[in-house]
Amino acid sequence: MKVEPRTLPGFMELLPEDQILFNDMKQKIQNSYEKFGFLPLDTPIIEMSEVLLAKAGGETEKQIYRFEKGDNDLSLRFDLTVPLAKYVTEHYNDLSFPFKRYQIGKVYRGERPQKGRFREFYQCDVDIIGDGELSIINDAEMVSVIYTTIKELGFEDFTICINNRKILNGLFQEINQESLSVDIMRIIDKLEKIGKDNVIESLKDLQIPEKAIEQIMSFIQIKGETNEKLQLLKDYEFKNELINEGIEELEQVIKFVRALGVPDKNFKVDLTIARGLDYYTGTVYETFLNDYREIGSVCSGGRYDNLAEFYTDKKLPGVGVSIGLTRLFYKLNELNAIKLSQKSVAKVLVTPMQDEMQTALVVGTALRKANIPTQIYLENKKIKAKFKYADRLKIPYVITIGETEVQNNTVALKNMETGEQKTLSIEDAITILK
RNA sequence: GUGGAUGUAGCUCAGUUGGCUAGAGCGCUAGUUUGUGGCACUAGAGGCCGUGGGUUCGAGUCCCAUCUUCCACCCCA
Repeated sequence: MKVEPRTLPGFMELLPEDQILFNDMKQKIQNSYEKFGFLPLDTPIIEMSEVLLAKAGGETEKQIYRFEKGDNDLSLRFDLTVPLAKYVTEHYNDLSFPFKRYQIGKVYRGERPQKGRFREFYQCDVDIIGDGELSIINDAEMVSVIYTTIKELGFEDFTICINNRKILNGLFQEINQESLSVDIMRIIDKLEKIGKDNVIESLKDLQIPEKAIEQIMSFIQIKGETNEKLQLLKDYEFKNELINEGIEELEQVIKFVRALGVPDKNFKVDLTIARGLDYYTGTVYETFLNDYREIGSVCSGGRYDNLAEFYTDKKLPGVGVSIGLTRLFYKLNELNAIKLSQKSVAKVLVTPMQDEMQTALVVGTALRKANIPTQIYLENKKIKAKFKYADRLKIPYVITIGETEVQNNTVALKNMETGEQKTLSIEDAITILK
């Protein structure tokens, strides 16, 4: 009786062709992050529960994978922000601030898996952490990071929605609903998904007075171009300090975003972007691919006042965003929205005829020395099978080496796409393959 | 955590009011082609019909249980 091989639900396992696509996206994200000078970071997948759960509560605590090994109470990381907080506090004296790091890694959440929702998934985080303070310009640079990264991934038509939580929180102060601010934000965050009427219903369920609901609704639905919206916000002439601070910050961010060359068509002020997470305190972002609106936000994040308050008294404000790569890949792949010209790793397959293996090894090695990813077919199979192998792996070129080639010191190079085949010297073949 | 579905070949599925040896397409293997892949044609392999029990002369089909997986909500990436 054999054991049936199975993969746990909610865990993604790809066939080579898809893995190549996935790795390509991951690589592009990494390249883009490094373009801004973010430093690489890797932290353990397992941490002590005490450390990981220092601030957690509610949902995260329920979803965490937690287990005991001997006397150790351990947990799998459920995001990359908490490990960052730990890391920054731990290595505070060895780091230079502002500390800009990126981290691409797997995180774990023990929730019910469903479509596009995984229990193990990659997050691609970038954050900038300040020591004591951090200029608002970083909030603008983050938009530039998003812009550059999404472009790098091959998309043109996308919108980075920007808001500032201080504006919303200030509004809630104004209407005396501060205690419900997180709940209200979660509801208005869903405006697009569930519609205006359902938002109003949900707000009523929270026992919020009708007048306050009206204020919220009219406020978050302010329309117009970015500059018009900013003007409209200022025209309210709020007395509330927090709102005015938020508006001022938002205006600054927009100003610097433009200076960083992010075109107006790729960002907008959206007062309904609230983010469910409670630790954001200022600027918040969500990014949508306009051709694939149904995917939801592909890159979100925001500004937080204090990264590591559960580990240290030092004040470490930061701003960061994250791409949920696993979900993004899964959904784009499902929609057939990602393509790659190179579908194989090897660029050429060297296939010797029966007695020419020695020469094939020499030729293959020469190709590899010239930095051409090369696979040599080592098994004794029919030539047909060798070509079929190249075809199925989508290797774009095949070099055949037989008796005549060895005699003339040439190779037969075939372009698998056009079907064209030429007899060339090894040097000429290398030139073509480069 | 709440609610709703599902299960037949590697994959997507068909299978009548219960009835012969359980089918199709795709994929896979081999051949047509011993120095050439895709395309075409031909042949072949591949199934405890999720599992256990029940009803029946007879169950892939009906009933019960169980497991599995999926979907939506919640929350999130």
